[in-house]
Amino acid sequence: MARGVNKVILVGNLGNDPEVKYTQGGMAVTTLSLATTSVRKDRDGNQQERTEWHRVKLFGKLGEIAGEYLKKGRQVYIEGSIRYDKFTGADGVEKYFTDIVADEMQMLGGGGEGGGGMGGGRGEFRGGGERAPRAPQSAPAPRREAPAARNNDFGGGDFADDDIPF
Amino acid sequence: MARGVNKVILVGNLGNDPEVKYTQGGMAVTTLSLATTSVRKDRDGNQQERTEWHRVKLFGKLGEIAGEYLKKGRQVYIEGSIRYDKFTGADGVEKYFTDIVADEMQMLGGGGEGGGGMGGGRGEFRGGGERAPRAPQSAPAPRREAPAARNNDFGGGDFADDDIPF
Amino acid sequence: MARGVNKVILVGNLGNDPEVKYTQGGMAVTTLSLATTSVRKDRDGNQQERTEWHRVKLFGKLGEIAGEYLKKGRQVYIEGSIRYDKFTGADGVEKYFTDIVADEMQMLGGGGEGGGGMGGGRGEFRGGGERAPRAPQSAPAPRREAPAARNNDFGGGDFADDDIPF
Amino acid sequence: MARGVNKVILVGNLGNDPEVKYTQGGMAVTTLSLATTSVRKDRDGNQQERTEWHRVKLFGKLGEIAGEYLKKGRQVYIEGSIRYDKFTGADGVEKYFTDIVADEMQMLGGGGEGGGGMGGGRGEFRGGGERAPRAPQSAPAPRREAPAARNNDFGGGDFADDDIPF
DNA sequence: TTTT
DNA sequence: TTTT
Repeated sequence: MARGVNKVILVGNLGNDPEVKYTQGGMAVTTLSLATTSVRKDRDGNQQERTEWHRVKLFGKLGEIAGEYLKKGRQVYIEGSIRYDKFTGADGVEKYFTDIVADEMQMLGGGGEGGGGMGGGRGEFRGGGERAPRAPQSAPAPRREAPAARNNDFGGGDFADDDIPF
Repeated sequence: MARGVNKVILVGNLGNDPEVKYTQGGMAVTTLSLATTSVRKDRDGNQQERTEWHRVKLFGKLGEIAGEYLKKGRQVYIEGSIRYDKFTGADGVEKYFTDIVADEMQMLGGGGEGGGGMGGGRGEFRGGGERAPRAPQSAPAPRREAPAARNNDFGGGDFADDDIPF
Repeated sequence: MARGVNKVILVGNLGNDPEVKYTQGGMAVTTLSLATTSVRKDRDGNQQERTEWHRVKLFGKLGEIAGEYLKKGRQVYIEGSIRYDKFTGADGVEKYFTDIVADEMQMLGGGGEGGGGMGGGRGEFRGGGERAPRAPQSAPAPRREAPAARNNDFGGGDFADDDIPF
Repeated sequence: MARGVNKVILVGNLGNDPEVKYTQGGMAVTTLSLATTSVRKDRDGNQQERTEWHRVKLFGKLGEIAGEYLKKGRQVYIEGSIRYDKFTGADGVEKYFTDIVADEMQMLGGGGEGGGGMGGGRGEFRGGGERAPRAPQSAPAPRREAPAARNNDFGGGDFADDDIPF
C-alpha cells in the first residue's frame, strides 16, 4: 500500500449473527453489522444518543473465524480500512456502499447472547484473504487455545526469526 | 461518547480546495475531499492501485482553520469518526452519505499547489464545534506560530493545571 | 497540541486494582497496570508469547472513574499518548519511566473479579484533567446508566450545538 | 498476536539520520529517533511545549527502506507497538528501554535535509522481519515509483486474489 | 536531536 | 500482576 493512511478502529456489538458467503474461488466473505453509540448533550442539556451501524467485511481465514466465533450481541474490536463502492442497479439507479474491510479482529469479553462465547474464550484474529480450501466446511475446528490469525499472516516466511528480539 | 469506539485515522491529500459553509448560527462547516491510495499486486503480479475519496467534515473553529490553511494538493492528517446519513430526495429516492467527522487535524509538509502553505508552517489543530462568531470573516488571522486547536478544547477550564505532570 | 501525533491504543487486562492518589490540588492521579499479550511462532514452529505491561496514568475525573469502576482482571480500552520521564534518585542514579497518559477509557465486557462490574454495564469515559473537588471522596456515585466522560470535555461550552448534524 | 491490542501511531520528525545495523543473520535493524511535540497552556495562560523522543525500531526490509530514504529532519508516519525491555549492565544495574516496533512506515512531505527526498516522491512502506539477503548492500535500489512494502507482506501467497473486491 |  |  502506498500514499496515504486509511485506518479504522472500531469497538462495537454485533446487531446480528455474522453472514458468511463464499466466492467461487472458495474464499469466505463474512459481513458483520456492528453498532457504535455516542452520546452528547443537546443545548437543553438532555442526553442524546446516536448509533452508527458499520458494515464490516472480513475475507478469507479471518472471515471464517468471524463466522465461527462471533454471534449477535458479541462485542468485538475491528481494525481495518474504509472502502467506498458504487453499483448501478438494473433500474439504472446508482447505489453507494461503504464498507469497513477488516484486517484484524479481536473478540472482547461479554455482551449479548453470544456473550462469553467460545467457552468464555477471547482471542485476537488476523486473517488473510488467502484462498480458503474449496470446501468451506473445512473452517478451522474450535481450538482449546484462543486461536490467532491475522490478515497478511502468510504462515511460512522467515518471520519466526529468532533474530528479532520479539 | 459511550458504548463503543468509532475512530478513523487518515493521511491523504486534498483533491480540491476546502469548501466552507456557515450554519444559521454562524458555525463553520468545512468539507474536504481527501484521497488515500493503496497498492497491491493482482494475481498476474501487476501493481494495481485503488484510491478512496473520503468526505471529511470539520465543524466550528476546526473548520475555519481548515478553510484558512488547507489547499488543493495539501497533505493532511485527520482523526475523527465515521457517520452514516440517509436523506430522502424530493423524488422520493433515498440517498446515503458517509462522512468522516474530524476532531483533530494536522497539516503535513508539502504536496500540491498548497505545498508548504502557511509560509511553510505546519500545525496541528483540534477545533471544536463551539459556536463561531456570527461574522465568518473573523476566522483566526494567520499566525506566524503554528496555530493549535482541537475539538472539545473549551479554552478556559482548569486543564492548564500545573498539577498534571505534562 | 501541535507538530506531531503521539497516539496509543490499548486493549488489555488489569494486573491489579487501580491505584488512586490525589495531588495537593485535589486532582486524582490513577495508575493502571495493563497487560497486552502477543503471540508468534519461533523458527521451530513453536508458539511464543510475550506480554507487555503498560503503566497507564489517568488524571482528574477520568482517574476517579477508573478508580471507581475498574478492578484487577478487568478488560479495558485505553486511548492516550506516550510520555517518557527521567528522574534522578537520591543516589544520583537516573531512572527512566514510560507512561501511557490516557485521554479516553472504555470498559469492556467480562474478565477477572471485576467482570461484568457496574451491574453488567459498560461505559466509555473521557475524563479531563480538570481540577477535581478538594474532597476526593466526592468521586462520582455509581450510576445505573453507563457513565460517560472524556478528557477535555469541559461540560459547558456550546458544543451541544444543535446545528451540528450529530 | 492475541489477547490484547498494543498499537502506536506516530507522526513526527527525525532528530538524526537513521542508524542501521545488521544481525548475524543479515537482518536490518534500524533505529529512529522521532520527535512529537505537544503544546498546552499553563495556568498563567502561557504556552508550554513538551517534546517526546521516541525510539523507533524497524526490522528487515522495512528497516532497509528506512535507512535508505529517511534523513534527519524528515517527517514520517509510523504505526507499530510498544515494547518494554530491561537489561542488566555489567555493573549489575538494571536499565529499562522502551521501543516502538514499527510495522508500517509512511514518509511524509517536507521537513529537514531529507525534505522531499526520493525525487519528491512519497511512499508508504510496510516491511517485514523476513531475513534480508546476507549482503546488506543489496538494499532495494531507489525506484522512481514510490516503493511500497509492509511488515508481514510475504510477497508470494495468494493475497493477489482477484476474488477480493480490492 | 527534529520541526515551527 | 492480567487474560485465554
